Formats: sequence, structure tokens, C-alpha cells
Amino acid sequence: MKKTPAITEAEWKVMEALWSRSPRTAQSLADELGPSNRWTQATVKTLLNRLLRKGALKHRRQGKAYLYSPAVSRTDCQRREARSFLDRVFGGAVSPMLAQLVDSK
Amino acid sequence: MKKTPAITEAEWKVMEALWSRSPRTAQSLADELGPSNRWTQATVKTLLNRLLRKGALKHRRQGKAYLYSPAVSRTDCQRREARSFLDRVFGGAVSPMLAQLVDSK
DNA sequence: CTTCATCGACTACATCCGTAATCGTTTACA
DNA sequence: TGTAAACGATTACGGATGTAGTCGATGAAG
Repeated sequence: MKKTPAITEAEWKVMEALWSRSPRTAQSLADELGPSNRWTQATVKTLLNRLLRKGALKHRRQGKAYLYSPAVSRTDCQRREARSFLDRVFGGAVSPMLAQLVDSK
Repeated sequence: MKKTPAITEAEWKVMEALWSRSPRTAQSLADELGPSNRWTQATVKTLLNRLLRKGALKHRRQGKAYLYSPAVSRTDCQRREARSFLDRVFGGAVSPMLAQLVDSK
């Protein structure tokens, strides 16, 4: 259970892609994420760099390019986000949220 | 079930205060929220204005000052936030999140 | 070898968010 | 009736975020 950094919405999409398949190059990520999100390669690279700086990713050089992999687990990140969401919106209490979800559906 | 605006963390605290007691003046809110959050009155007023512009609050004049009240229900806002959180972090699926919460506890 | 494509690094910029100061107006008190 | 206190409105400003362009190095291809 690692200390995970906060991950923003756009960054989350990059992490998802890496959690499902890694290590991979920036190019490969741009190919996958670019069309669905309307991102240029530059955008993907910016997100990768920010995630690196946050410690959410690591990379290793392969020839000219880098191969990126997650440095934090998806589960840990989900836990972290769930907690911060719960605190913010439901004062940290799980049951009201459950009630909410139940009759929201 | 109204269309609720996105409400940020700081704003959420103001809304909570108004959901539990309203209508009230900016002064009253600053008195309650200032100390616990280290906010000056100016900060509280900025948040009130942003919430007004978003349509999350309404106000009516009372003498020199305004009386503020929520324009959206807490339940609706919670629902909205829950949905956006679920989509972002759990791809919209409820059960993985439940699993997460269960063994996180 | 020279040239061109590609990669990561750096820079850019608008918007949002947290936090707050200031300004102009109105009211209450002396 | 003048002046200080209180109010809302406007402006400010640094850091985060979404989105992207540009630049210098490096490797591939001829």
C-alpha cells in the first residue's frame, strides 16, 4: 500500500492505459489515447512528464525512446481517490454514499 | 432532480454550512467557516459569489446585506459528484468500488 | 557523411481554484 | 451632516490543469 500522488482526470486516462498494458512508449500511448480524447502527441507527452514528476510512473530508456510503466498500483490510487472523494462529499461516511447510489439507480 | 453545477472542495464547505442552516448572511458563514478553515471574510465572500454565478446559491437582500440559500439540493449534488467520481476512477462501475471500500476498511 | 524524421525537454498559454486585498457605496452613529 | 464601519463588487495572484508548439539532440536512411 504505497503513498500515491493525486492524479487528475486527464492523467487518469494515461494511467489506465498503462495499467492495462505496460511498459510502452509514448508513441504507443498517443496512438491509443489520441483519437478518443482528441489529444496530440505533445499533450500525451506532457501528461507523461507530469506523472513522472509526481512519481506515478517510471521509465527506462530503450534506444531513442523511453518505455513507461506505472510506479503505483491502480488499486492504491483508487483507494486514495475514493477516500478523498468520500471526505469531500460525504464527510467520510460510507453508508450515506451507498444509500445515494442505491436509490440513484 | 435538478442539473447541478460542479462544486469544488472549498465551495463544498460553504454549501454544507448553508444546507444545514439557511438563509444566512455572509457574516454568519464567515463566523462559522473562517476559524476552522483559516479563511478571511473576503475568502468566504469570493466563494459565495462563485457559487452564485454557478447557480448553486440564490440570495435576497435584507437591508444592507444579503441572505444566501442553496439553489440546489445536497442530495442532487452528492449524486452528481458520485457519478463523476465513479466515471473517472472506476469507469462508471459501482461494484469494483464497493469491493475497494470493503477491503480498504 | 549528410539529411531528415523522431524523441524528449522546455516553454506557452488560457482557465480554474484557493486565497485575499482593495474600492466604491451605503448605513449607522456621533 | 460628516465620518467610520460594514457590505458587496471588482481585481489580484500564484499554483494546478488541459492542451499544445517549439527546440535541440539523436538515430536512421540514403
